Amino acid sequence: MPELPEVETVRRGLIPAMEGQVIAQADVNRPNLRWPFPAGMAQRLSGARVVRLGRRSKYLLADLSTGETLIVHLGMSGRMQVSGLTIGDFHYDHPAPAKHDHVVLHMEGGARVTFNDARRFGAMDMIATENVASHWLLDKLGPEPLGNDFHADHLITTFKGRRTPVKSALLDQRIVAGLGNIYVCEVLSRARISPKRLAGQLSKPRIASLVPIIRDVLEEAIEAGGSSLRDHRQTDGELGYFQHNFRVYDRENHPCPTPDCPGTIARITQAGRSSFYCPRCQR
DNA sequence: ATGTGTTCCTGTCCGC
DNA sequence: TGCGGACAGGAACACA
Repeated sequence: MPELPEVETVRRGLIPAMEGQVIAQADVNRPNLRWPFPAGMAQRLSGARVVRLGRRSKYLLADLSTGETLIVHLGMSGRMQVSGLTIGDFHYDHPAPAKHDHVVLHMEGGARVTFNDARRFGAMDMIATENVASHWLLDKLGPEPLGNDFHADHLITTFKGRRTPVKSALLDQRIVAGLGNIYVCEVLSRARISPKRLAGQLSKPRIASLVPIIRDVLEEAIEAGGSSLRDHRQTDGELGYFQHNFRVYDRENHPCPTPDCPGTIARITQAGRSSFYCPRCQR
């Protein structure tokens, strides 16, 4: 799915259509995604103004004038498309209804936000805004990697004694919230750390080095509009372009990009996920 | 408590 | 062209 940079890209794209705007009507075309939608979701959304559109990790959070917050997760294949809006001198026409358009928000003023999710690993729920942080999907999340609570001491502490590979540790949303398979591979490549290295085995300086690398990779990816491999699109349907900057992800058998490294990118499977890395310079 | 494997679902791509 | 299998950006859950 979209990892943090893709979700942040989507959030920014949704702001012109949603923030400060009223949802005139919500069409909910099926009873569930990964989990059932909350009872009466369509009615609870209809007539509500979106006061603020935020993000926590990979979750979009739409605070409503009703005192509730809509929580949205895009799963692996979820997309949000904005239409019926003029930005600059370009007008985004409404697309034809498509397969897997599960939820459509009709905004006052004619804009439309369409949630499409072929694989249906996505989710939506609603909860009182004051209780969002204690929602069961959010309450175990670790610090935001771009926030002040994410720092070397935090990683050093959480890695201590861990017998899990550093790849798995960085994918663990309780340790740091928002990284996924792509960006963990990219981070470890820049840090020259093998994904197989056990988290508890890394020296403190090496763990500390991960913090600015994580921030840099995520910020660069946000700047590029995220990565578009298969499913991710920005809200205007455009592709992100950070995939052109991948050092290792999806680049098996390509030469290692590290200067003067003669290595070749390898792919291994860890915890059921592909890891891409250079066995020569990542140790 | 902490670790790994399975599962949910559809679409795409690759080899035969 | 068709068909089967592998694989896909996530993460809860069951189990060792």
